[in-house]
Amino acid sequence: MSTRRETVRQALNESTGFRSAQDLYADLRSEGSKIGLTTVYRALQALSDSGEIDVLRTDDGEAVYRACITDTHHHHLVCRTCGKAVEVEGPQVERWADAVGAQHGFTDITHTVEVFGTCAACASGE
Amino acid sequence: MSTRRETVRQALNESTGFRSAQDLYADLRSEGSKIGLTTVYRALQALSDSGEIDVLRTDDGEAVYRACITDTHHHHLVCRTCGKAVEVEGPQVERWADAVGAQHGFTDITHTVEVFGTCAACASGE
DNA sequence: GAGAAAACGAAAACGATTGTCAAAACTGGC
DNA sequence: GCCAGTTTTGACAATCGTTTTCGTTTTCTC
Repeated sequence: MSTRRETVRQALNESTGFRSAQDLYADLRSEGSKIGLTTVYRALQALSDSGEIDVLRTDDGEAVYRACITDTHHHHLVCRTCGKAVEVEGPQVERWADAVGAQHGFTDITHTVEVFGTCAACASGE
Repeated sequence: MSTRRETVRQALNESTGFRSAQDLYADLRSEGSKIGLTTVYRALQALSDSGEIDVLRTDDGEAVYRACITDTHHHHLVCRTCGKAVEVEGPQVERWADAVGAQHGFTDITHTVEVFGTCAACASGE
């Protein structure tokens, strides 16, 4: 639909890692785009609402986004230095989360699971 | 050491759930304390630095804190309605996270795992 | 007690995000 | 092609949690 949303989606696709809104905005501007920061936020919001992109929070509370390849439920292994992310699955973790919830009488269980580390490239570069 | 830090620690102890800094501040003020917001933040920072309390981020990026009973590494099952939290362990999840990290050449693996649900009390109350 | 160091708190500063609003781009009907 | 109405956009201001700054007060330490 909107051209701008496509622009943002594409900018996200060009990265393997999680990117912040401000970050994407800076990139697009430096590429010569006249896009506004508000629009970047709106596009990211729309994309994440429709489930097309994944969102998570960094330790300092900033929201970061990623266009994931896998459609199904998955988690991420994220490099804490360069932000590069790998999509991973963990059926056993899903089962564990559900079991733990049920065991304590909780219903409607969801979970957040992210693994952080230093990727091989960043480890050797230091 | 500091009286104020003790005050904050105690306020946290009185709750079973995760609380935000603003929230704790409001509580303390309404109890008649003359504590400042800055001090609440400083106390929470200090307590979390020393590992005495656990921190996590809500979906909207707010930091919430909890005084946990368990000293060892653990995770939380949190009610998304009332915020009540139960401390849970998942050795299999720890192993999974480490394995996944190693498998992709990542080092220095850490992970965040939180389970959300609706607790029995909140489910029946609706 | 005196003087130095640590803790406090009010107010200002900050940074990410959201709201406002007028201008610009797109619509379908003529 | 052109108009009225809707949608999208972007500059700017506002918000909100959090951090800094900077006097002031309290707490050691001798």
